[in-house]
Amino acid sequence: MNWKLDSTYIQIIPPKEFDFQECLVFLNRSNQELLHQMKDGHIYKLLKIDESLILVKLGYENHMIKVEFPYHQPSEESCRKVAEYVWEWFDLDSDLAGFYEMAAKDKVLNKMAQQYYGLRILCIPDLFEALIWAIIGQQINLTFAYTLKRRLIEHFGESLTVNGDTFWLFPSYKKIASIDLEDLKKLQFTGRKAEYIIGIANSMKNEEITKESLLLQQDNQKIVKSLTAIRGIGPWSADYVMMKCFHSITSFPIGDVGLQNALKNRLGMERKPTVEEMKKLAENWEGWEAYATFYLWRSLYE
DNA sequence: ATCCAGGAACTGT
DNA sequence: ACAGTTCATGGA
Repeated sequence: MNWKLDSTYIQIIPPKEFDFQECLVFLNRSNQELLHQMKDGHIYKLLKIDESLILVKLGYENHMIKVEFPYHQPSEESCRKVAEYVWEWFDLDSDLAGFYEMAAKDKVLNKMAQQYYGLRILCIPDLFEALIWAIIGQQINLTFAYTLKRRLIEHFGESLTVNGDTFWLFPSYKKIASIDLEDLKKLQFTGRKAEYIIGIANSMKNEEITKESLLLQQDNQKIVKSLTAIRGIGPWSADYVMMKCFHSITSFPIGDVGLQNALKNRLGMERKPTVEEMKKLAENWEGWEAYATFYLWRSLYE
């Protein structure tokens, strides 16, 4: 992590392959998003660090991400944790030089890599949020998925109101572990999804699932195996969580309908590609499957 | 109306 | 191992 602490703000120095505006485009894809807000080219997001609420304002100046604190100034130790969160959020540890080198020679990715240069996978550092968002997104359209997420947050998340603007946190697993199936069904969650979500909240409350213990596993394959052992988490969700929470650049959610549609569009096909056709295309992406996927998802918002 | 959506568990062979 | 079925609702 490359960062500096000033008296009233933090500066984060991203790697060369980074474009703040491109990341903003992706973050702005739903007008139902409650977990961050855009205003005048800045991102506002509420975080909870060491049990205290911290509102951050992110901007881009002099090739650095400037993090300000409009609500109150956190301690030096908390500032370090805020910097770590932002570093993870924008996936700043990945060195994309190899990705662009590969993409330049790839007929599918070539144009996208230039068009979206500097876009990085927008991550979900919080494991509970990543797992629940994967479950919400299963087998429903993205608009409705955002509706469900918004309802979940509004009913069970903490919020902070500053100068008339309300900022939200994703609900904690402790809170979700305490609610009933009916509470979620009332919000139009299916019974099945309500079971999965409350089940995961309880497992995390009992510390049967923690990000820390999963990170101790020797390789990504073992983490995937642990994830798919969780009820409600299948291959697609496991790969999604690997990309968005564990920074795996080789994960490839091949069953993803969005990915299939993006490829269909880019290749001018009449139908969606088959799994075999996708594997063939992905041979050239080896080592960068997650970034190829993310850029293809981005292409759906043109 | 009709199809299907950023799947997964369950059931039967 | 593998294929078929069920879940269940809103968006386009």
